[in-house]
Amino acid sequence: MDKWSQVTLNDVAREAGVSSATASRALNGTTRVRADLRERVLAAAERLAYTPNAHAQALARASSQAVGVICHDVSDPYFAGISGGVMRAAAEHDLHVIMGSTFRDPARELSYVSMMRGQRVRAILLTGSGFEDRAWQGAMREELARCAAAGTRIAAVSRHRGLRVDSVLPENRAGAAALARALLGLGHRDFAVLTGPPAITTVVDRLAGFQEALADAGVRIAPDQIVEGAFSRDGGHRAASELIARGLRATCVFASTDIMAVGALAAFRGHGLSVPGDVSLAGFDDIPVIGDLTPPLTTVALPLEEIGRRVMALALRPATAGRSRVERVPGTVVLRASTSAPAVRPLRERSPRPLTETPG
Amino acid sequence: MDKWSQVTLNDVAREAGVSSATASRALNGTTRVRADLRERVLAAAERLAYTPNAHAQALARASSQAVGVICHDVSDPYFAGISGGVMRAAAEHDLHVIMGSTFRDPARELSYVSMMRGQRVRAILLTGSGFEDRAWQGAMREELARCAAAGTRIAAVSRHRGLRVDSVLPENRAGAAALARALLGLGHRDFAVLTGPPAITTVVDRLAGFQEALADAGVRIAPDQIVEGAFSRDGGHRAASELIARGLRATCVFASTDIMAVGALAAFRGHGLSVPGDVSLAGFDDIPVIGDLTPPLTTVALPLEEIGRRVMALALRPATAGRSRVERVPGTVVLRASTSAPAVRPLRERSPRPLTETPG
DNA sequence: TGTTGACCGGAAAGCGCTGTCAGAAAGCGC
DNA sequence: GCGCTTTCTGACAGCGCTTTCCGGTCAACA
Repeated sequence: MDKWSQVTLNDVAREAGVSSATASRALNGTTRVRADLRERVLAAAERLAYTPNAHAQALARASSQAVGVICHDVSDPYFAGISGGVMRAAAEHDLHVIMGSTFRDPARELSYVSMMRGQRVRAILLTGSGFEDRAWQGAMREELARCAAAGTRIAAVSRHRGLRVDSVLPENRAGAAALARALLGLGHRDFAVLTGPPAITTVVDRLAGFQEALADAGVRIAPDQIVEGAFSRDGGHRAASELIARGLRATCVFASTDIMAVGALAAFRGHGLSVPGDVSLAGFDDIPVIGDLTPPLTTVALPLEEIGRRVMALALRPATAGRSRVERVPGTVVLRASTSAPAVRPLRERSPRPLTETPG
Repeated sequence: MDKWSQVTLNDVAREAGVSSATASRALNGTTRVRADLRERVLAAAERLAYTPNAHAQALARASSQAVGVICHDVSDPYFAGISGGVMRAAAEHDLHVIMGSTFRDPARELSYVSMMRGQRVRAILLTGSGFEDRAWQGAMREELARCAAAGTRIAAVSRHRGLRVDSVLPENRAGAAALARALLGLGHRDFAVLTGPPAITTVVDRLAGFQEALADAGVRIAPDQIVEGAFSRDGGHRAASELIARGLRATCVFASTDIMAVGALAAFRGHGLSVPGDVSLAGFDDIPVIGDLTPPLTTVALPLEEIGRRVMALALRPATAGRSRVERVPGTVVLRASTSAPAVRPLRERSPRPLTETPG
C-alpha cells in the first residue's frame, strides 16, 4: 500500500482519457496540446491532487531541481545569516535545497559532496571555510572534478585552497588588517588574539591579515598572547580565560569570530576586567545581537545574507571554461564601544613594559 | 555529455564482469553474493568512483533517504537551535534533509509540503508554529492526509490546531504562566507584553499563559499595554518604542521572544529607561547570547537542540493508528538580572496609580 | 550414481516520467 | 475531392536502479 497510494501521471492520463505522453505535455507545457485536452488533463490532475514524482522526473530528465548546501554548523549565526540569503535565492529560482551540516568534520564534508552528487543536484554550495589539509584537499579536488564532469556546478564562500572553485570571498585578510589599523589608530600597541581551529582557512586569513597590518606598524604579537579556541561562545570564553591564566599583557584583544568575542567578554567580566576600560575587545562578522551587547562590540561587518544570495547566483551561472570566478566581498570595520584608547594605568596582570604611545 | 558522464551501476557491473543485478546485490548487501565477486564489484565501484543515482534508487525502491524540514526562518536563532538537533539526528540515521524556509508565509508552507511529497520524503518535520487560520488549516489538513496516504510521516514542533500530527510541544502556555508567577513573585503588578504576529499559535499560547497566570492573581493587563510586533530584533524595538509612545505604565515587560526582547532592551535604553531599574524585561526561548547581554535576560529556557532531536525521532517512529502522539517539553524559567522587584519611584511615563505591593 | 535442495547469478520486468517518432487528424490550395 | 503540409497524439523506448523469477551448480544424502 505504501507504494501504490501515490497518484501517478498514468492515473491522471486515464482519468482525462488521454495518453500519459499527452498528460505530461499538458502539465509541463513543453509542446502544444489541444486546448480542450489540456483542460481535461489539468482538471484531472487537480481532482486527483497529482504531484509528480520528483525522482522519476529527475531520472527521465537527467537533472533535478535541487541544490546542495554544505555548511559547518547550521546553528551558528554566521551560517544562519548566509542560509537566509541562500534560501531566499533558492525560493526565487524554484529550487529546493538539500542541507548538510558537517559540524566542522572534513570527512563529513567530503561525504556530503558525494551524497549530493548522487542526488544529481544542479549545484553544490560550500558555505563553510576551506580546510588547510593537503590530503583532504586532494580528496576534495577529485570529488569536485567528478562533480564538474557530471555538470554539477560548485560555488563556495571563503577560500578553499587548491580547489579552484567559483567563490564569494569575504575579505577576511583585508578586513582583519583594516581592523588592526583602526585599533592601532586608537593607540593600542599590545595585542592578543583568540583564534579558531588553525585548520580552517578563514581563521588563518584573519590572523594573517591582523598580524600583517600590525607588522607594517612595527608591532608584533607575543606568541603566548595568541590563544586557540573553538568557534563558539564557550570556546571564546575558555580561550580568554586561558589568556588571562597565561598573563594578559595586551590592551586589546581580537577574537576571530563574534561568537568567540561574546564568550571572551563574559570571561573578562568574570575575571573583573572591564571592557573597554581594562581591555578593548573586537570580533569579526557582525552577527545580529552583537551590537546590543554592553558594550556593543567592535567588529568587521560582513553582509551575510548578501553573501548567501551571491554564492547562489554564482552557482546558477553556467560554468566558464578556464579560470574560476572570484567575487570579493569587503568587510566593514564597525567601531563600537568595546574598543577605546588603551587604559593609562597598566593592568595588574599586564607586565609593566613601557607603553610606546601617548595615552588617549 | 551532461548525462553521459556519470558512472552507472552498469559500468561497474561491466568493469567487474558481472551482471548489474549482482553488482546491485554486492553493493547493497541485500542477498549473499560469492565473496570474490563481491570483492570485484566493490573494487570496480571504488575504481570508477561510483555513486548510485539516488533518483533511480528512490524510484526503484519507491522510497527515499530524505526527510523534509520546514521552518519559518532559517536565520532565526530559535530555528537555528532546533535545526542543529535535527541535522545531528539526520546524520546519525543517514538521512539527508531538504530544508524549506517559509519566511512565515502560510502559502509557502503549503507548497513546501507538496513539493516534499513530490520528493517522496520519508517524513516531513514542521518546525515552525502553526497558523491560526481556518482556511489554511483546511488546506493543510488535506495536504497532510495525502502525505499520510503515501506513507510520509509528519511530525511537528509547536501546536498546529486542527491538524492532528505527532508533535513535540514546547509548553509555551505553562512556561509563560510560570514566568508570570515568577514575575508576580518579584512584586510586579503592572505588566506589558510585546507579542508577535497573532496568527501564530506560539504567540497566542504564550500570551494566553501569561495572562491566565496573572488573572489567577487578580492582575489584568491593560489592552493598550499589549503591543504587537514582528518576530525580530527590530520588531521588538519598534514594539517597545510604540509601547513607550503609548505611555509605559508597566513595571515589567514580557516579550514573547528573546529576539524581540533584545530589541526592546535597546529601545528602552534608547529612551533613557534602565533595565531593570525602571522596567523589568523578560523574554522566551533562551537563545544563545541572551545570557551575555547586560543585564542578562530573564527568560523561559527551551532545550532547542533536544527539541530538534526529538521531533526527528518522532518522525522516524512508525505511524500509530488513532490518536497522535504528543511529547511535551517543559520550559524552565531562568531568572536573570533583567528582572527585579519593581522600582519604588513611579516612572515619569507611568501614570501615578497606587502600587499594590510592598516595594523591595 | 541419481535425486534433492540450498545457494547464487543473470535475464528481465518494472518504478514514473520524458522525449522521440511515426502516424492520424485537420487545414489548405487547387 | 485530392494531395500536400501542418499540428497533435499515442506508442514506446529509455533514464539507472531494484527485485522477482528462473535456471544452473554443487554439496549432501540415499
